[in-house]
Amino acid sequence: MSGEEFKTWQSVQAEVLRRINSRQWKPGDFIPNEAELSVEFGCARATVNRALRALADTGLLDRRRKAGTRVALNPVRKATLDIPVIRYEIEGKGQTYRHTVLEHNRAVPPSGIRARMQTEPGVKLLHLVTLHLADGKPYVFGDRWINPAVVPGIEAADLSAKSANEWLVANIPFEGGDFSFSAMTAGHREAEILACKEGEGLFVIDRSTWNKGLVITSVRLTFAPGYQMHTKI
Amino acid sequence: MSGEEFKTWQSVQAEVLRRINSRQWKPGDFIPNEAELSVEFGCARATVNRALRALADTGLLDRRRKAGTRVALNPVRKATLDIPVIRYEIEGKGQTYRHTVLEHNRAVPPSGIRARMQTEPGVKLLHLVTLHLADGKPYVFGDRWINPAVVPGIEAADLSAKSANEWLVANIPFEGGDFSFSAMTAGHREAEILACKEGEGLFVIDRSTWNKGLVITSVRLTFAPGYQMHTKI
DNA sequence: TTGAACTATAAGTATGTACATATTATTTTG
DNA sequence: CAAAATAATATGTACATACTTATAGTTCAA
Repeated sequence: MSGEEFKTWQSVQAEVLRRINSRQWKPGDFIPNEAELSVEFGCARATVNRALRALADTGLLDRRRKAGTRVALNPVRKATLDIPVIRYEIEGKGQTYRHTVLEHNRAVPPSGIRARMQTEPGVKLLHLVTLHLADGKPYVFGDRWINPAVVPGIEAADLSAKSANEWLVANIPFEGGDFSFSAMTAGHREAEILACKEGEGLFVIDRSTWNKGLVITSVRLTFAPGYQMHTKI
Repeated sequence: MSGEEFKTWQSVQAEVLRRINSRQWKPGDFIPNEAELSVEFGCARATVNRALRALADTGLLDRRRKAGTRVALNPVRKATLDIPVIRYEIEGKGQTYRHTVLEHNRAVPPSGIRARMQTEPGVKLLHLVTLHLADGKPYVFGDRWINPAVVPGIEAADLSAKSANEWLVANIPFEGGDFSFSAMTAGHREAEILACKEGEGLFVIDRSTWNKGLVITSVRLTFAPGYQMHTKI
């Protein structure tokens, strides 16, 4: 029992997890410091550090300098989910991908979009509505606004070959984005585009992407009924 | 230019990011290996490793032994989202939290739940339907099934004081869970419970939690209209 | 010509040491 | 006695080195 050694950070992590799960270390408890654990586990402190850091990343431990490491009181665990590129998602299911551009123009965006994209009133943006189909059936449609002032070359791009998303990903670097996930009720327009019934619940992803503080594009993806996003902890 | 040194893993990461964003390293490109970068950056290979590993974790780089490191072709970036504990989420908005138990019984689950929970046909499970309210207004309701064979003590627990979720989190260790996010259309039951209109689109989270390969609980959270989950990259 | 064995390579990991940094605890000082 | 200076401490990081592991690429054999 006392002679057991944990030489890899994964095995250290597993042992720490075991102690947490077995309630040997309870939520809120301080656990021994890295130096002590490294002695007990018969490994280097760096190995313990790696294991504990990984657990802190998942939200299971709280760590603070000088204070020490404690088991998180509320395991608000962080799930990581892959933001799908629609084409790959569809092709990954063995279905054939196709998309059609329903609208492609320049227009003054509604106020909600204007706020998201931080543009002045009256400024026209590129507006694209694209329907993505899986095996010919509507899968999701994207209502996208692009700020051409931030995206050189987009005016000249052929967005019928590649989708706007693919073109942007391939040509414009970006720093980050924010996402929101929600549900909406299909109105007349959504029902028509997605070939579903009015009043059906639809899964919606809103995404804004920025670079150097400027919003490149803002898009709302409205999925056909039945869509699910999956993730594991 | 050539004399610049990057001594911390954060600065190495920033420089790598800069090169990716500036298209010096394009999607699909192999980047120099760790040893070469450590020479160029004037730091240890471990420092480069730390930086690149972090970027690989976010999905921006693909790394494989022997093959090397390349800029991800499709930045299927991984968003991390915090799975909320409903009470804290509501209280975090400055609203008062309250919950009521609508159903509390033992019953044979429908086949979908049975499949998720890997139980035999005919086996009864604990079934709990709980409505969570924010400032007295319906916020979300949970339709939960618990396998009492896996959860000792649940029968005796007082689930009116703490919600089932809080009780489980506090008393039963768990290894992991899987989540799915989707939308549904409010039927008669949902409309009644959440005080919304029939036919409204509702945001839904399905979650299963397991330990030692056994499914502890499976819950569907159905949120009142307007709910959003947010995350950033 | 397929496939099995081998080899070289790049990432992955472990370790001892050293120093940095944040933060708590203690002591000194006004 | 409160505020400021100081010490103590646990995590955080860097580095040189050494060894491990997965695997792409090559060679060899059936």
